[in-house]
Amino acid sequence: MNTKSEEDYLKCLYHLQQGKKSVSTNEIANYLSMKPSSVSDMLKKLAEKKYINYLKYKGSLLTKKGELIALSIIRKHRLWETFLVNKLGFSWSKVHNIAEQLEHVNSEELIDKLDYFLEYPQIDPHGDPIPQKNGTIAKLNQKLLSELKHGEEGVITGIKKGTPSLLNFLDQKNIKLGDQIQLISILEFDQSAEVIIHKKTINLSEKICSNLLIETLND
Amino acid sequence: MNTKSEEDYLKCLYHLQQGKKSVSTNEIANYLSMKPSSVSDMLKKLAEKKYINYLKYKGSLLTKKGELIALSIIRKHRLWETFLVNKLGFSWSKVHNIAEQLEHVNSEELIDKLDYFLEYPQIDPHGDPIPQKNGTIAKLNQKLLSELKHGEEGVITGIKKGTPSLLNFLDQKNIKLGDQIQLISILEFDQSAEVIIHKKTINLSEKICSNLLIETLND
DNA sequence: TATATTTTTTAGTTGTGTCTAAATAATATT
DNA sequence: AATATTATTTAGACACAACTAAAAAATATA
Repeated sequence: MNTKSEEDYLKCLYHLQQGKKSVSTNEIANYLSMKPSSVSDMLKKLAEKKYINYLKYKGSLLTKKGELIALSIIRKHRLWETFLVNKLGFSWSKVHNIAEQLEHVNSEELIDKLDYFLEYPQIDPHGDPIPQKNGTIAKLNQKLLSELKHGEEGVITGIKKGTPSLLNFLDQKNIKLGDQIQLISILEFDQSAEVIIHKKTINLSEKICSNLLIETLND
Repeated sequence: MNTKSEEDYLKCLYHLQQGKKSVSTNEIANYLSMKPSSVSDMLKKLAEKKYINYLKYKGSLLTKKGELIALSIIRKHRLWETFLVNKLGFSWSKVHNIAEQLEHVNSEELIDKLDYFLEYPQIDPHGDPIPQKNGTIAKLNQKLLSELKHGEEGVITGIKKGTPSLLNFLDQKNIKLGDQIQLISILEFDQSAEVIIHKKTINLSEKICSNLLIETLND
């Protein structure tokens, strides 16, 4: 087993290394609000455990072994966030700190059962993909609701141009960031869309559809 | 905020001090699987924080302040156990270790929302009372099912005389330790009981009722 | 290229919570 | 009551994960 601290470093590495060939000590220190000297110490330890490839003065990258651990922690984090929002009624924006604690609870059976209880969610309330048990993780696309294919679903993660009247409308319909939404069809006539949200079918005008940003899973 | 270790000591003290006028250092060490010297160190710290009254060589007792913290941890522990059994489908006997970890997650809002989600349970799956938010805790009575008043409910916590045929019967009806049960009425005719268990009403013979131990809350 | 600046590492310190070994207090036994 | 035994505390060490300050390497600038 790994300490909470080690897990925090591995998760941080995972986030920082995306699309890069190495992560600098300072970046990590900055991300974790720690001093670079503390980070150096830990990098040495993680390298000894073969969780990272670390070259002095040159930066670090996760090994496959380290990446799998990082993904398992991210999986736990995102499943707990889903639980907090979907089952306990937390708002999207308040769950991060609590999930930071819950992600370190160590029980494979717990996570399996939680996953089942949540009906194997694919995307968390922030629109981020939930890694699978085997370590695979979907890539994300952010699209406009109007660009979705018929039947495609995703999570509302942003608003392109947030005019007060649009925000008002969304508020009135109780549509929030983090809500799951599925496009059923687009009417030829006026480009308005039929969507399923909150388990109900409703119609959204073209103007609304071209202002809602949706995170979808890759095909 | 208190450390996990401090919380473990306070909880341990709470359990050990019931009905006693003082708890010895060795008892604590034994309960927590630690060396008495380590316990001595911690007792000094807890006394400084005014969580316990501690007299060298004489033993310790929680102060009101310490007791309230202990109760809040026990509350979290038992709410999480209830969640694990009632919502995630864990068996009664496997939840302790996981709840030991979850009880240290620090968020008042989380516990309030969990309590609501579980519909404010009074008794956990082991039949122990769940402390309320304000620190009050019900006393327990263990009675035979046949001794309950009409309408009284509790948790099945034991079997008086576990003959194979009784165990078989319970198994077949899927009645387990930790299950909630409510007595509706007892038939004059044969002293058999009508009870609600698993949200269904069933009949149990007098012989069964006088062999099932039920934890109830105090009136 | 030589020097200055920035980044990173090393060396040594600190606080937390454990440990072992030794000393002291309380209790039990002769 | 004196001594032996047991319980408890103190003193000193260690692992962990952070820190500060100083040294060393890498990079940028004149």
